[in-house]
Amino acid sequence: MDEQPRLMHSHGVGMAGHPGLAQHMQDGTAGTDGEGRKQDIGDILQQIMTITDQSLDEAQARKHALNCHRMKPALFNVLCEIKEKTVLSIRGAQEEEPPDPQLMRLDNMLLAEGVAGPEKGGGSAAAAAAAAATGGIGADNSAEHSDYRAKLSQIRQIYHTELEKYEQACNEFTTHVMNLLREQSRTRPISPKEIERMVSIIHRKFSSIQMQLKQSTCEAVMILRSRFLDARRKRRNFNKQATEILNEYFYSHLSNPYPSEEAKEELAKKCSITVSQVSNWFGNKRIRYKKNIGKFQEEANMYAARTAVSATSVSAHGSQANSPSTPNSADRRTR
DNA sequence: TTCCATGATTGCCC
DNA sequence: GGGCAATCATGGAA
Repeated sequence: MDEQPRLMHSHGVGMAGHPGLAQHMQDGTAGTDGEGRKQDIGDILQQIMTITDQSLDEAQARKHALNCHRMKPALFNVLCEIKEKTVLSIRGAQEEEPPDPQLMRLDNMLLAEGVAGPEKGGGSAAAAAAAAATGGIGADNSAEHSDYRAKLSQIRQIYHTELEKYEQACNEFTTHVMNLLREQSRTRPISPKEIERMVSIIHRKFSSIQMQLKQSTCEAVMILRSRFLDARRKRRNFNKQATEILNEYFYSHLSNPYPSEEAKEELAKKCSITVSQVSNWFGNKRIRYKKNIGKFQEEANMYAARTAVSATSVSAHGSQANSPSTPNSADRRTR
């Protein structure tokens, strides 16, 4: 046994101190059998070192012979062990990475926008939020909304197609590499653990490509969203009918032009606008009326007359052309 | 192009 | 949180 280190070093492969092979060599071996196995290892190493000097056919034959050699599994284990303790241990330290926060952000955003995950009923949270915030204006709004949804759905479709492609390519490549490494592990010291590690390296590479896809998808959604919001931000006058309905309510409740939530909802429905738009309209109207009652007097009279005609109780809407009371008035307290 | 009307936003108050 | 007041920004008529 004291010859072993010298023997190993003489072939340029330092194996001293590796219990695997030593153990294998010692198992049930003593005396001449141990010597014989040392010789075997020496032979194998010699053959491996000279294999590149031979012709292809000779090398193939030699490879086959080496594969069948009785000491091959032991040598394989030791070489794997050496590899494990050197190069792979360095790599191993780099593998334990926390989940990428950037990737998490992208995932969350794609999920929130309805691009990733289950498809939300034909639209996205963004579209709904944008519509709620800026208000709908009848058919125009629906048209723009559906346009937004269509574009978002297009982005979603492209994203999923690309993602599928990447996953397929990743799986194909992984299988290919695994087969290659398994094949090579017959002649090279490649342990299952190393194959596993290689698979995770491949997956990391592919996930970085996926991240680029996610990033560009997010950018596309942001551009679409900003365009949509910009379009919605453009002020549009309410249609004539909506203005009439709002004015009618305002002048017929001039003593207390503060519609309740229910009334606002009703008006919003009638005018095909949002409740917040109704609130804005009444806020603006109250102020502008108060600032210039004279200017609005004619309008007030017109609506008062109209209401008087249509209403069954004319007296209820008699002389109401007063300045709007403040929200602190008694009427408001009842709301 | 200008000017007014008007819907939306913002900051403050209660 | 709702309302007021000031202001912004845009539509549309002249």
